[in-house]
Amino acid sequence: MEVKVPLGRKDGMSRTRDLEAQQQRLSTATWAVLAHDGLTGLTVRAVAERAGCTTGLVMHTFPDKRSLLRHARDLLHQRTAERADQAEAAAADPQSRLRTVLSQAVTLADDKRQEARVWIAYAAAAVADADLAELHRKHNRAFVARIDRLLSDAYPHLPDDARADAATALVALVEGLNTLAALDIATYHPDQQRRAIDDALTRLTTRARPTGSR
Amino acid sequence: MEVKVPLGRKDGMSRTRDLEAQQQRLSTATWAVLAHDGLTGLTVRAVAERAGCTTGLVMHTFPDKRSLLRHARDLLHQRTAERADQAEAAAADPQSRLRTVLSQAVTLADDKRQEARVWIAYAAAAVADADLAELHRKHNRAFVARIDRLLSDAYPHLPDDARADAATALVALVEGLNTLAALDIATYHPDQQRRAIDDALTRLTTRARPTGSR
DNA sequence: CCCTGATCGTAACAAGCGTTACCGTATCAA
DNA sequence: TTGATACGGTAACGCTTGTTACGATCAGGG
Repeated sequence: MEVKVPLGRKDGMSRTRDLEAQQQRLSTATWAVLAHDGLTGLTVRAVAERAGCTTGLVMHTFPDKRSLLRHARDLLHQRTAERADQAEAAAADPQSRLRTVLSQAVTLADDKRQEARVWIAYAAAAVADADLAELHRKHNRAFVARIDRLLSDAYPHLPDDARADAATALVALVEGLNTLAALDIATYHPDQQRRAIDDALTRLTTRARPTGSR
Repeated sequence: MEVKVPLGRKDGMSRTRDLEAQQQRLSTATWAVLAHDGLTGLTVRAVAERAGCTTGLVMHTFPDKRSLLRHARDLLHQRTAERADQAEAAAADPQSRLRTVLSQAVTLADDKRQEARVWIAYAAAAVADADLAELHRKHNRAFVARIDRLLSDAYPHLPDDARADAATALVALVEGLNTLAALDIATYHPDQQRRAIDDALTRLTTRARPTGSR
């Protein structure tokens, strides 16, 4: 009964396969399918084909399709957070940290445009799936919290309420740019997006003048 | 041959039914299904049930499901544009016109939150449907053009390029607020949204100060 | 008053879906 | 080497999908 296993592996469990690696592979395939064929095109067979395996492996790796979707959503969040961390670490001063994190979150390159398509598909799926909606909120609130923290570092004199408002508004701007650029890159050209972010950041340090001014 | 028909009805055509009214009824049902069950829940049977008819009527009114989706999308655009027109007409001065149009486009009441869910579903469907994507672009560009026009009325001294940037940024902010509020009304509370719009408009008439200022 | 045909419901169709059961195979302990 | 078993592919299941064919019904012109 109490057999010693060579490595840190639970007794009686799988011997050869790497479950986590398989889950990641299938999640990656899920993103590819979502970006290419949309939410309606996301079938277990399509994911299996994209991953180069059969539906059998998919259903042995995840209990059902919804679990696959949730795992893929979670992993996407994780990867996004990692990239944001790296962007933070790479920047020199607090203000450029904020600017860099916002810029990398926005759809500048073509591969990020695909990611925005995946994001839209998840949002649409979350409309009818409470678990996905919960993941969506969790992810987005983490992003808002990150921007809030970067704001307080960059502009320490900003009052708390104004900072909270700025954080949600900046996140809304970023996600709006992503969503719109995903389907109309001509109107929401990368340059356009960059200027939108830069302008929003620049105006953070201004005071309003009377609206009638010329 | 040249029989006189009692009302303005084409010769040789249907005698009793009002095709357009039926299309509108089914499009309304489509919105309801999309808001409640998401894009995945949108089936011909669900639409028929919601409209209180059978799948037969649906398929006699539209050639196929995609046509139903497109008509519903078009009608949504039309209704949205009408509301924006009314908001414009109701406002007194150019600046309040701009503010009113932006505010009514944003998810303040609960029924508009449902509309945002429908919008997300359409965006997700457009990822894999070129025709829907074209409608999406057309609609959104019309909205950008409207904001651009209102901006030029409200702030005539704004340079052309700055005005174009402001228009796309404001639309991105609005759609971002809608998308995020649709799934997290707690974080994106109506008050929060209103402040985000007001701030963005207020800062339009400011000039940047040195970033290090306190 | 009947007859034509427009209108819409009924019911079936093939295709595709998520999911399950089963079986060959490779792998590791003994 | 051998036996047990974890693994993953195959194929089928029942169900739902979009779509089609057909039949009942009813309005309107002759």
